[in-house]
Amino acid sequence: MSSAERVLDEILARAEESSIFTDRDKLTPDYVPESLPFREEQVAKLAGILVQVLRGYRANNVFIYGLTGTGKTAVARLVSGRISEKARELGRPVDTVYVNCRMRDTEYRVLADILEALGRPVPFTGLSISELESRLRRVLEATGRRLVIVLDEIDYLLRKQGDNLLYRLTRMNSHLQRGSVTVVGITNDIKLVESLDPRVKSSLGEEEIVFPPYNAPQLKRILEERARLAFKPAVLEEGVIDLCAAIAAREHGDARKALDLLRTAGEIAEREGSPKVTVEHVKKAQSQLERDRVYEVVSTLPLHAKLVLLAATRVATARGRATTGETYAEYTRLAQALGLEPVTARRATDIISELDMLGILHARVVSRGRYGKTKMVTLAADRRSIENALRDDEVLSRLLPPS
DNA sequence: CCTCCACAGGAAGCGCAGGAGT
DNA sequence: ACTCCTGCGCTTCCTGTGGAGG
Repeated sequence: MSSAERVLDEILARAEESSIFTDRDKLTPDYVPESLPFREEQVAKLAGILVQVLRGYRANNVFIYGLTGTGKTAVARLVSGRISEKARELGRPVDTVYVNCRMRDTEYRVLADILEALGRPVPFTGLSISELESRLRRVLEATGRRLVIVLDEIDYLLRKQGDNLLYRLTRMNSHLQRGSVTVVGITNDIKLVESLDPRVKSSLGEEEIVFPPYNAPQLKRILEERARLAFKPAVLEEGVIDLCAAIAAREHGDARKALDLLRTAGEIAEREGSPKVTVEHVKKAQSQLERDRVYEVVSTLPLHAKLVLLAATRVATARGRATTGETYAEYTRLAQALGLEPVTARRATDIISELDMLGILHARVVSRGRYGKTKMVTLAADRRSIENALRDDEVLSRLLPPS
């Protein structure tokens, strides 16, 4: 089934009465649960910092980091949500804004979102960045409001636009007579933050909160809690939650992954018309998620990366593994067959390393003595999933027989 | 112990596209 | 409209290297 069909399927499945779910959305990544098990410490710390705005002071900037699926977003949303509720209750001039920098990955869009949250919407284009910035300053100055800006997945913004906006936001306070700005930055890429301008780094890092990965028993508790909200009673077979937790624990304790597995397993069970979600459904869910991931990664690869991947796949299938030299030779043949000028071997080795980092190939450097040093390449993903994704490329489809 | 294979992977630079500043 | 700048994909040139075979 293509991913388009699957999406359609999913939507239509929700139209009819479900035999499995009571509320499937409780398992989606953007649901913010009311309680966050094993994150009491982080919630308390963040709340302790941000509560200053309710007392009429500027709160310190906060920098939050941890791997994917460790609850960073959920904690930030929960705390900032409660802060603004409390502010309304007490009639305090406080605003909180949540911006996901992956979706809003330019300075303009981030500032536009902030202004919109303050009730000062701006056109989606046409103004300069500095105009938006001075509008923001004027609003804060005029109303004396204390603003908390949560910038989630801030690494996307940094990669694309640099740290300019961050620098100006954190510095804005020194120009304000009234009101204030607090920035809560969330990231899972610590390396990127190391490369920040030291001034930004020190002002954003006034406070730091670390989110460690969950272990298997913790994931289990989290899943059990969510399952109670999402599934009809007793539809989960023995061992289903344990398996989801175990798989996700193996992948650096990623709670999102665990929830994805459980939700997808439920969806598969529903589609099959099964009255129960079984361990088998979880296994199917795992391979479906893996297929989707491979497709997503492979189909967005540039042409020559796809060709190198195809070459490596062919050699590895024929011989069990492939060296850089073998892969490059095969790649050159493929490129020429398509009338393309091949990239150099130097570039090809980089492409192989990139494919390794994407988790599509394994590339291990080995020395074979007399026979030189090379990278041994094997497939890190299912061969058919890879070929499937490659076949969808217009140029490459001629090289692959239809399935 | 030394050699020397078959690459790994660093450094520098080039052409290009796209965005910012003027 | 124009320059200037930057990042990206890539090439060219290069030095480095683990260990089987001599």
